[in-house]
Amino acid sequence: MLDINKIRDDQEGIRKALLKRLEADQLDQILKKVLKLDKNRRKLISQTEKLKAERNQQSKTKPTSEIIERLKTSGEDIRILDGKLAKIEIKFFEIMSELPNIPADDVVSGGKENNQVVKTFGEKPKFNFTPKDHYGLATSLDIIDYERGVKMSGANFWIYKGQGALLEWALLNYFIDFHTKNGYQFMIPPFLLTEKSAYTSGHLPKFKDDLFWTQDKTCLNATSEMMLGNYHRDEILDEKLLPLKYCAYSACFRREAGSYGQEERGMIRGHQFNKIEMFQFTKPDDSALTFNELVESAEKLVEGLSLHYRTRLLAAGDASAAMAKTKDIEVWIPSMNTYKEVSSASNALDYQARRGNIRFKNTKTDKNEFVHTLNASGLATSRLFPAILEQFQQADGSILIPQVLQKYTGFDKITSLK
RNA sequence: GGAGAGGUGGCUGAGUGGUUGAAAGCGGCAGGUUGCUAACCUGUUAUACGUUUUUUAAGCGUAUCGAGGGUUCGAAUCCCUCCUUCUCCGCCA
Repeated sequence: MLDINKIRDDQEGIRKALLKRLEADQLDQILKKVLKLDKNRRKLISQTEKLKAERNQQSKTKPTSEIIERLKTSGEDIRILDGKLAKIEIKFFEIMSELPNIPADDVVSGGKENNQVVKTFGEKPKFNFTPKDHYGLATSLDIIDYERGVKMSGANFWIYKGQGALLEWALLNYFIDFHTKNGYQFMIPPFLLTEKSAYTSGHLPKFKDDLFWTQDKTCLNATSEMMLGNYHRDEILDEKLLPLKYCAYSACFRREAGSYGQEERGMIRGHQFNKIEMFQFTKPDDSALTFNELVESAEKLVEGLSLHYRTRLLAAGDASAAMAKTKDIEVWIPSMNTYKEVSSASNALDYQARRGNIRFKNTKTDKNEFVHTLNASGLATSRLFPAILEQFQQADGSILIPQVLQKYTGFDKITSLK
């Protein structure tokens, strides 16, 4: 949610910035509607409040029967105006929600095609044998059981097994240790959340069909960003405690309703995967630096695994609407001849905080201000696991385990039992 | 799942239809007294929105007593629904 006061005061500036992500026609239409509704809204508020003020004045003592008669009719007017206002407010917030966040200055306009690679680490591995894809590797090493996963739970579920399960767990432990050392508080949130929370986090209404729903009208967590964004909802945070740094483990569930095919088989896109999420609540002045810190953390984690990756700064149109700036960290998957996202780091500025009503008391101005929220995966395992298998596979079909994981796995190599 | 009792400001806790945004106490902040601390005294102490002006602030207004509806000229107070906490019973792969 953007600040309506800003839109009112600096219409041209806002319009110019939003042109990076919206077509001029569409944008102007929304802005026009917003301003018109805002004007109506304020007019109605003035009208009803005037009537209410009169009523309150009279009600301070017992009114005469004559005045009561008059108040009866004005009470009816108030009811009608309140009804009108409620309708306009709903519409107003609906249309306000259509406006995306204002992109950061260094974010370019346009869609995917304008994403820029800002960093590359390592190199594509060269093999002096014919490399296998992770599906083949995992199956022959018997560390992921795809078939029985499907038997038990349906398509696009799998089972981590034996050394595979240990490797998966080791990755998560490696991440958690790293973040804990960097001052993040570790959390394990519930995996179900209410409809309201999904709205606050901005995943509803947009992702309604991509979420799994229960008969109790709760949905399965799709990313713990949903949880962490709601953690301080409707709170006024102590300025001294900022920045608040959290990291959370969650299994993430996504329906991935739009189908895919052979090219994404294996564990690139499943209904369930594991992720550690970083989340920070900061003072407005600090969010830009914090954003860099988040990106760096995610990068260091991948570097620690010695995996080849690249970082891309997303163009305005490719980032989520709530985010002013987003960088994706993408790991190299040899069999797919492409890079796949393992982390997406974003700065929402006050856009999410406004929706969730998360503020802090600025002791300098003695006013409540919205905090800035930032999040980054740190990291999702579902692409790292395949990357490890594929990038570190040996001619004999075995996999070398990155050094940093060995203290967690207890082994340095996965070889076939057969 | 059943029965019962609750949910009031940062906290404790009054308040059962009419100057109650809400007593009192605690805490916080500012000042005073004080050799220091403690104690004491005085003042102050929510948020959002709307609006006015001599517009980085002040004034005025509206709303907010778990949430949403209803009754009423008027609701923290009466009624309904929901959420939630506690106690007891039942269920528990």
